[in-house]
Amino acid sequence: MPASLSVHEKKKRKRTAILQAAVKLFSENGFAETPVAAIAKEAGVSFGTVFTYFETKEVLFHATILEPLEEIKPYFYDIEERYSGSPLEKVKGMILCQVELFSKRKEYLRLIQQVLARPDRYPDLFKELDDFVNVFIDRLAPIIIKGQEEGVFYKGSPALIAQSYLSLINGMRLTFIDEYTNLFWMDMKIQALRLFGPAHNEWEES
Amino acid sequence: MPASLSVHEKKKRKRTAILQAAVKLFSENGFAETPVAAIAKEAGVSFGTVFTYFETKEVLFHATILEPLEEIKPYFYDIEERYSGSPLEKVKGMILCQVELFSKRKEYLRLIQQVLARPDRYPDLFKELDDFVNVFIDRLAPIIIKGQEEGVFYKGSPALIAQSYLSLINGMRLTFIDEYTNLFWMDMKIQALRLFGPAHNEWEES
Amino acid sequence: MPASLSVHEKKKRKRTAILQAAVKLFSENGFAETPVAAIAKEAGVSFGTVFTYFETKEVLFHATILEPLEEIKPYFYDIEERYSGSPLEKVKGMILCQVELFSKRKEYLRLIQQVLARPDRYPDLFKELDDFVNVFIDRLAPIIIKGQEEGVFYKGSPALIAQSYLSLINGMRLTFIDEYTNLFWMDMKIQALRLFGPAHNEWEES
Amino acid sequence: MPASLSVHEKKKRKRTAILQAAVKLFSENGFAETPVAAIAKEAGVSFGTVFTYFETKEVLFHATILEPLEEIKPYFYDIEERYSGSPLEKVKGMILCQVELFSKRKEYLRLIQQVLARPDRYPDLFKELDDFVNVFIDRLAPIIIKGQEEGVFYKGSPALIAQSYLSLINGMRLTFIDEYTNLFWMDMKIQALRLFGPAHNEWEES
DNA sequence: TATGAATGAGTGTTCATTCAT
DNA sequence: GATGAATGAACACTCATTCAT
Repeated sequence: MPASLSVHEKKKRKRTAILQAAVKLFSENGFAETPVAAIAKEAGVSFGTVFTYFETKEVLFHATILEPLEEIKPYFYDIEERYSGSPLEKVKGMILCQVELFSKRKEYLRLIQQVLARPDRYPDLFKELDDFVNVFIDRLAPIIIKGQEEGVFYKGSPALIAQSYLSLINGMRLTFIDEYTNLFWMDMKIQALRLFGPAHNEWEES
Repeated sequence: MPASLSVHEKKKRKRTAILQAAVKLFSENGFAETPVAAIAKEAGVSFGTVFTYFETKEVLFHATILEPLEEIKPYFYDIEERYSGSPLEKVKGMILCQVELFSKRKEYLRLIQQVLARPDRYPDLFKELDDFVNVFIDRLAPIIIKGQEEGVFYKGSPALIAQSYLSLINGMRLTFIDEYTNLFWMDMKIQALRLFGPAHNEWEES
Repeated sequence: MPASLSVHEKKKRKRTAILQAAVKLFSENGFAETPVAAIAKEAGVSFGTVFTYFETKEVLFHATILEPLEEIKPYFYDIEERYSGSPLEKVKGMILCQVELFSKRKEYLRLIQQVLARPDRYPDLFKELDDFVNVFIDRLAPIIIKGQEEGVFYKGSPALIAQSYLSLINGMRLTFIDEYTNLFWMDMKIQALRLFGPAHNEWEES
Repeated sequence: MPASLSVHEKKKRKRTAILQAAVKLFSENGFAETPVAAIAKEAGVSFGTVFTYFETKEVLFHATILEPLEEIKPYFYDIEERYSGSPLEKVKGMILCQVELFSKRKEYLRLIQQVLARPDRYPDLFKELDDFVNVFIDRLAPIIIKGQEEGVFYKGSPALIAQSYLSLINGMRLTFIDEYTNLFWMDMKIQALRLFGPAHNEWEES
């Protein structure tokens, strides 16, 4: 079994190597300024091999956006299931998890920003991301509403609160240098939470 | 004077036309995907003329970042002078003004994002923007501190609060579609203010 | 016999399938614009299998020219044996047969034209075809001469008459669209015959 | 005047040089097997300059077909005007002129054959050539009919006679090696004339 | 023998920059 | 100063051939 599987495994591994190299280089240099040859080199495969796995450079870019998006979706879609407790606790848990996520996946966030910055250039990808945002907002809204009813969250459109939260996360990765400490990220989580409701500097105790 | 000046004026006007065209196209299509020929066409000048005013494409890009930055600096540097009243009122005034500013200059914000996204590609420009941020934080900090002493702002590092505010502004232009209404921007201002201190939904009354 | 032969048969059949696919695609798209992968697909075999039967693409092209040529040779070489009667009747029979042949094998004629159009590119193949033409002329010449002596053919170099006849056949497949009717081909046969001698519009009665 | 004109003249000359180089190389090596770099070299210009004058390789190919076609049209369209005398004399004059033409422009005929051999690949060009043929046939038909009435031409569809004539011309350049003598071409003219009507070996005397 | 992934040379096209007019 | 033709480096993509399985 291991021998027979290894053929298929090797292929998968090569594809993954290319994809990871692409994520790295596209995020560092942008789509237009990343030659396919550089990706091949980074991935340790020959130039032509890239096109064995991805029809065009554009298709490869799509894959670098969409495949990680699937991994990330659960953290944004399954809010009720993943995060427990009161609305406040749920949102706290969510922010904890998501900021953590993006503090680690800076590369991926840079990729997303390239798409968000040019909707007309990447209409399909933009739509995917837009849909993602809208589903997230729909899922988060009931929790915000419950929190508003409990008086722990600000009044106002839940969609707006959710969007400002996403903006903050997106902007964070743009504005901040990589080497920020855990302490810094903790503080940013507090700031994120403050978009939902007041105070919350008691987080440290949690 | 009018005759001799008009020659100089004409030159200036041509340079300005090129610069504005560059801002528009660089922000829409990115630096790498904007041919100089397209800028010339958009500006209504001949291809070669672009190089009369800007030595290289790179120099032109620098100008599109740095020249508007100078226009914008007063709104971020002269906080004490421009915005009056209590610390809360000052920050309110500042947010009002700055969100207004960027809601209109989406193009310029997109340019900035290109630089922020690739510090290694544009080290000089990045340094300029980083300096800009740091000066802004230094100027804003005393006001935040005073507000904290008055109990209207959250406790915590003023730098952090300032940075989260900039992140939100930056992220807004990434996440939001252009057609948002004034109402939307008003709401975002409230959210921005909530990064400084609680509540503040009394803004509508101001 | 059936079992052991069937292995050999299968091989043969695969080789034939590849060859036919190659004739079709080379004639439609030209040698340079026909990828080996397309031939494999058309033939219903895997990509690598093509190279099992034909060392290189060039070798395959040679086979598509030379193997059908062998089939065709009898119709051009064995004039005395195949076509009977007076010189005029022999030539009539020959034209009937050959025009028929090429009206059906347009694909093959297109292949030949590719070689004829580029003697330097395909020197070996060109030589084969040139030899073919020369043998045909040598075989046809005595019949033309006899016809000239009988006064039914034009005077003049038999080689020239033969060559003009081949030119007409070749040109026909270039100039004419595929869907021509039988009536059309009949008329072309008359025109071909007129290169040999006058009148002959009595063909319809034969 | 010469100085100011020379700018425009130089451009024209460069364009012509590229076009002629393209005619030469496309006809020798075929469209697909002629790199643009080779054309540039042959024309004595740099690689990029080719694209200054012709947007794409395909456009250049179109020009190599269509521009000489315009030069050739008069010889095929203005039959009544160019060739005088009886129908027989007109056709004789026409053949003389046209065979002469193509005996010299073998390169161009090879280009045309590439288009005729692949109607689906070059639909626009094919249509142009098809239109050309049809106009020629329409113009020639009345003369053939008059000749038929005079009893010097064969009876039968004028279109068919015209087409067989074009086929012969086209096939000639395919089948014949370049070095043929004037004598040879003279003989071919006689053969061409025999597609119209009988005998005519009195041509030598004309 | 059959397969199809791996390779890298080859090519059309773009475009920043130069420079003669 | 203004123009736009000339240049050639850079790059995406194709595809014949090889070869491990």
